[in-house]
Amino acid sequence: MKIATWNVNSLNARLEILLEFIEKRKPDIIALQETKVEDDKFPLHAFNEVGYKCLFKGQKAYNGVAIISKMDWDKYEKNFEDIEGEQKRIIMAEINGIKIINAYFPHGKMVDSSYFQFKLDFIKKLKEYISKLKNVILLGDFNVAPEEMDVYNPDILQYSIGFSVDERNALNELYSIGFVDVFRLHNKNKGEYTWWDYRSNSFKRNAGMRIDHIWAFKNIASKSILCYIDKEIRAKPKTSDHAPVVAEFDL
DNA sequence: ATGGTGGTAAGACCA
Repeated sequence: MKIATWNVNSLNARLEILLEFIEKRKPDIIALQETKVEDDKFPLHAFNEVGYKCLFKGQKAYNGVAIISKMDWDKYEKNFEDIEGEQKRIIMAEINGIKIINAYFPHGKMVDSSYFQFKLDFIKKLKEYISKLKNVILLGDFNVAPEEMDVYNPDILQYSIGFSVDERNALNELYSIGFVDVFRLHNKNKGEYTWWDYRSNSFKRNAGMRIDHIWAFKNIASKSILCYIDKEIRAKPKTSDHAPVVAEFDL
């Protein structure tokens, strides 16, 4: 089973590149974040035509998540209001006994803002929710880089959003309920990022952060074969500021 | 890099 995650930064703006990505990688499941499209405007046909079903939950202009899958789901869950509030950030599909949780964690803006506390609360509530579950793959844009090797300059970024101590501690508590970082399991190199700011020529300088993740519970991660970041997609013109992450499992 | 770029939607707001 091949599963991918990509923060598209607008599904409509990225539809063409996403379809190229699907053609190239042929993933069984794709988790999308920041679709920025309301449900009645979701481009369902584009995916149905190439053999995928869609589960989605969006809103105008901001947020929005979707699961695009070759296989049908046995169950799904869209109601995560206790964790996300009014923002459309979490969606779950249960496929072949595995709970695929696609999450777009809050950005947090600045470490001293009210948005930051919302981010910490979100991570804590998500942990409480998932800790009651079995057979989980959690993937998406977590908006946190876990380790020093996951950012281009840990000294500069240690007080910045996405790498501050409080965020990394919250993320580590979520991780500690039984997850394995599937990318890190298969790749120990530093300088491997999933997001580069559009500004300041960041991609060319590789001034990025690894904030998009595929995490699996240990029993599932033990069946993972490989995991990689598709930088070719980030290198394209008019692309997202995030690169897709792809993992393959022998399930 | 107290700048910079991009998406949405039509002037800010979010990232």
